This record gives sequence, structure tokens and C-alpha cells, in this order.
Amino acid sequence: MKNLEIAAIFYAMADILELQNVQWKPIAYRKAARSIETLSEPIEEVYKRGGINALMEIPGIGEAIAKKTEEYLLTGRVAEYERLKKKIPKGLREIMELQGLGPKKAIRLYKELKIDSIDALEKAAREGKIAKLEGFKEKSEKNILKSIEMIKKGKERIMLGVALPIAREIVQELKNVKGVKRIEIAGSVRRMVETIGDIDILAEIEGHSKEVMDRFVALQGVTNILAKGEKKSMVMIRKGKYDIQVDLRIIESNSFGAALQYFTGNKEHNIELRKLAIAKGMKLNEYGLFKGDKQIAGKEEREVYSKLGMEWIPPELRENKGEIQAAMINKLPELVELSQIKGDLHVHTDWSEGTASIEEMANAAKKIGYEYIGISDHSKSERIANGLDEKRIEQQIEAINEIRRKVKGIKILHGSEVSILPDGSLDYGDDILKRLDYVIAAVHSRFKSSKEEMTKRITKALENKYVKILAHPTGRLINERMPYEVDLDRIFEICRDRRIAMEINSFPLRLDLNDVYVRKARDYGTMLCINTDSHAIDHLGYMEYGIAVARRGWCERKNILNCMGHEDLMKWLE
DNA sequence: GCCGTTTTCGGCCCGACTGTTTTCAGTCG
Repeated sequence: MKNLEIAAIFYAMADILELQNVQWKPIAYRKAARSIETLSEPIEEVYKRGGINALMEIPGIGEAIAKKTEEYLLTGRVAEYERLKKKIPKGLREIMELQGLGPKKAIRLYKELKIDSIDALEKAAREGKIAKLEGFKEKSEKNILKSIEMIKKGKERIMLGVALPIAREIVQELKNVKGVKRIEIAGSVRRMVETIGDIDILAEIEGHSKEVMDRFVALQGVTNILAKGEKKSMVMIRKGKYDIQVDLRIIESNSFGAALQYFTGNKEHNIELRKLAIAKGMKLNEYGLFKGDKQIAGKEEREVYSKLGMEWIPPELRENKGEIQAAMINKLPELVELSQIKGDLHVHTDWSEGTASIEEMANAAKKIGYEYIGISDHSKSERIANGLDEKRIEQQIEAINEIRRKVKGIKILHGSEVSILPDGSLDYGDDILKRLDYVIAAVHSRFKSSKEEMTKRITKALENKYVKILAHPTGRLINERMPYEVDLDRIFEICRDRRIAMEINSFPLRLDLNDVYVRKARDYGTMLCINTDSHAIDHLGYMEYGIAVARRGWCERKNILNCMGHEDLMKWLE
């Protein structure tokens, strides 16, 4: 699947053109890139099916970009991109990605101070050189240094939503190699942690491992082979703009379960287990659980846990945060599962910033097997997202009634993601809100308010009786934006008492609430709702990530609003 | 560079916020 690679090229071209102060083209290239990124099938397939013309059917792709796509598919490069790359130092694009810096400032820093990399920028900022430029001051320098710090942190770990598909693709690829008997993802990906440092894969091989190792280091996207041996190989893989290290280990059959346990971690969980083993006169390592020299468990992971005297612990819980103690007395929660989700209540359509129509979204949800889907486009203040003003949401009410008649087998709820304005009032009046099935309230502006102000603002919004869900309650974007300051304990209580669900937003960039807060909300007895915030049909699949957060937060079915069937949900909303 | 029941040429989501200014450019979403 080459969609991500091609999208990355068009994103890069957009940046370079923007740095050259070219009008409009950057917008066109980004639009095309986004379109390719969210395509539901490999772009090679589209091209194979109908050539240039089929490519031009994709929204945002015209003749010029279709030809460049074809060129990439046939030759592996885009000449125009190679030409553009030579004009602008690579570092400028990275500088542009820093918060608060765009093309104009990046170009000025380059022309006036010869800054062409993040390192050079950091040095200049520390030496106070930037404050001397016209239009910059001490505050600019401070912000630049902060942004650099942020991006450096972000570099270390990759979103689960990116890492998991890569890991699965690799597993799929290696599964087909001759001699591979068993292959599993381990590490933080298996624990479904929100960000991933590297991908760990374990394989059991019949015969020699050479063939699988050869294939592994030759995987698509491998930029660097850090190690290649009989038992372990490590590579750096680039997918789009992401670089990630992938380790493959070959494990003997009778140690596979122990190795899976060992390499899944986390470290604290493992240390605790080993201590426990020692206390029971045993020894636990990646080869098995031993009594003296005799291996008493190791082939299957479940054996390891049971011989240690406890239930098998789902990987998502393995953080040494009480799960071991709970497992020993058979008191682990019955974690919520994807199959228990009955619908998705936060979905955008082409009425605001989504790419699919209401009908397409409803049909896609039906195909997943949901009982209901809640359409919740943006309210009027979100102009950038083409939010609906009063007139358009009235039209949408009509439109949804129409589609309800047409699309059978799934209930379509009409909601709205209504912005909480800075003063805590909602973006629509009650006359509109009361006509909707439910309201999702969300903060989209003034993220830098004080904790008191933000808490007051949200609290006020939650007083509106039509509000049923609080969307992405902390506003963070992974590696991009810190959560805003808010007294969440207060919000947990208010939501519990007013019967408002707090969202677990499954969009990979958000995962908001996160696992830690979800567990807290659960302990407060606050209802949670796992939504995808879909902007395209394929995004409905992000539910998996929200489920992971809920599981990591120890949630059971009863804690999750959208595990309710349609009838119960409607009662709850009332 | 893309797109079209206003247009095949001439538009292209545009208002808020920030940090710098003293009326605004650049950035963000």
C-alpha cells in the first residue's frame, strides 16, 4: 500500500511551495494528500483499475496530480518533487512544523540568520539572536524553544494509530514466509499504549531463520539495518513521515509464551511477577517459569500466569497498577470489548468537515453491525470546519428525516458537536438544541485559559440540560498540543451527577480522555462514551483505539454508554 | 492545482488569536 508514501510527497511539495510563497498550489496539494491518505483502498489498485482517469475520480486530484501519482507508481519518484527539494533546505520544512512558526517566519530566519535546521534555530534562540530581528522579541525566542522541546519529545514516540497498522502489516507479510509457524506482536503495541517507542515482534520458526530474517530486513520502507542475526534483527522503517524501529526475535516453541509475556511487559509488571515467582520458590525469565532446573511453564502465556497462581492478565492492564493483586483473587474486571459497541455517536459528514455523506456514513456503520449512528457535525462558530449555522442545521434535520426513510436497518440519531464559547454558553440556542437527539459539547478555542476560567467555562456549559456528552475533555493532541488546564475531578463529579457521558475520543491523534483519566472517571462512577470523531468512512474503524483506552482504564461494558442498545440509549438520553 | 446547476476562468472556509506593534502580519484551525 503506497498511499502514505505518496501523500507524504504531496505534503512535502505543499510545504516547499508555501515556503516559496506560491499561491493556492499548497492548498491543492494538501487536499490531494489528505484525500489519498484517507482512501479506503491501495492507490495502486485504483490505478490498475482505470489508470489516470480513475485517479482523477479521487476528490482533489486533477490531471497534474494524477500524472505525478502515476509517475511515482511506475518509477518510484516524482521528478517535480526532486526538483523542488533542491530549492529549499530540508530543515526549513521541519522549522515550519514548529508551533507558532510558518512559512513566512521560516524563510526570514533562513535569509537573515542562515537558519536551516532545528538545531541552528535552537542555538540562535539560546544566544538571543532571534530577538534582535524586527518582528521578533524575547517571547518569540521562548516560544520557539518550547516548540522545539515539544517536537523533540514527540520524535521519540509514535501514535498507536500509526504504529499498530505498521506492525500488523509486517506480521502479515512475514506470516507468509516459509517456516514461520507463529508470529505475534509484543511490547507496547500489544499493550495498546497510546504512543509507541518501537515495535516488537516475536516469531517461531520451523527450520532455519535465515529466510525470514532476509525478508525482514528487506521489508518495504527499511532505511537502516541496525542488526541482523539468527535470533534477532532490528531495522529502522520509514512510513510516510514516521520513522520507527522494529525488532524481530526468533523464539523456541516451548518458550514462546514466556517470551511473549516477557517482551510484552511492561517492565514494572514483569519485575513484580518475577518477585512473586521468587517468593514461591520459582524463577521467571523469557525462557519460562522454572522450579529448580525444571521448566514448569513457557509454551503458552496463560500457563505462566496460572502457575504463578493468578488469572491471565489482559496485556492492556499490565502496568503494575493493581492488576496482579486483582488477578490473584480473581477480581480482574471483565474488560469492555469492541464487539460490545452498539454504535458511534460522534461522526462528521460532508455537511461540515467530513468527506462522506450522511447516507454513506450510516451505511458504513450498518455494515460494521451497529444498531445506531449519531451524526454530529460542527456548530456555527467552527467556520474553518464549515460548521452549520441555524439555517443549515434546520436543513440537516430535514435531510436526516429523509435518509431515515431511505436507509433501513440502522437508527440514525441527530446530534451536534456544539462549541462551548469562551463565556461557557453554547453555540446554538435551546430552540435548536431541543430539536436534536443529543448534544455533544466541546471546547475548540482559547486553550491557554487558566484552570479556573476553563473549569468555570465547561461547568457552565454542562448546566445546559441538552448536553449529553462532553467531547475530548482535555483538548490534547498527541505530540502536538498539551491538554488545557481544567479541574477534571470537578468535571467527573458534575458529569456523574448530571448524567452526562464523558467522551473517549478514539481519533488516534486525540485519545482523549486518556487511559489514566478514564480509570479515574470510572472510579468516580462517571459514564463514558467511546466515539471515533470520524471525518471519513474509514475513520469508523478507529473505535478499536478508543476501546483500547477504555480497557487500559479498566472499563467494563456497564461503564460505556454506547454499549447500550438503541432502546436503552434513548431512555438514557431522555 | 482543482473545480464547476453562479463560472472552463476565476475563485479557492475565513475569523480568532498572538505577539508584535500602534494598526497589523503571521499563524492556526
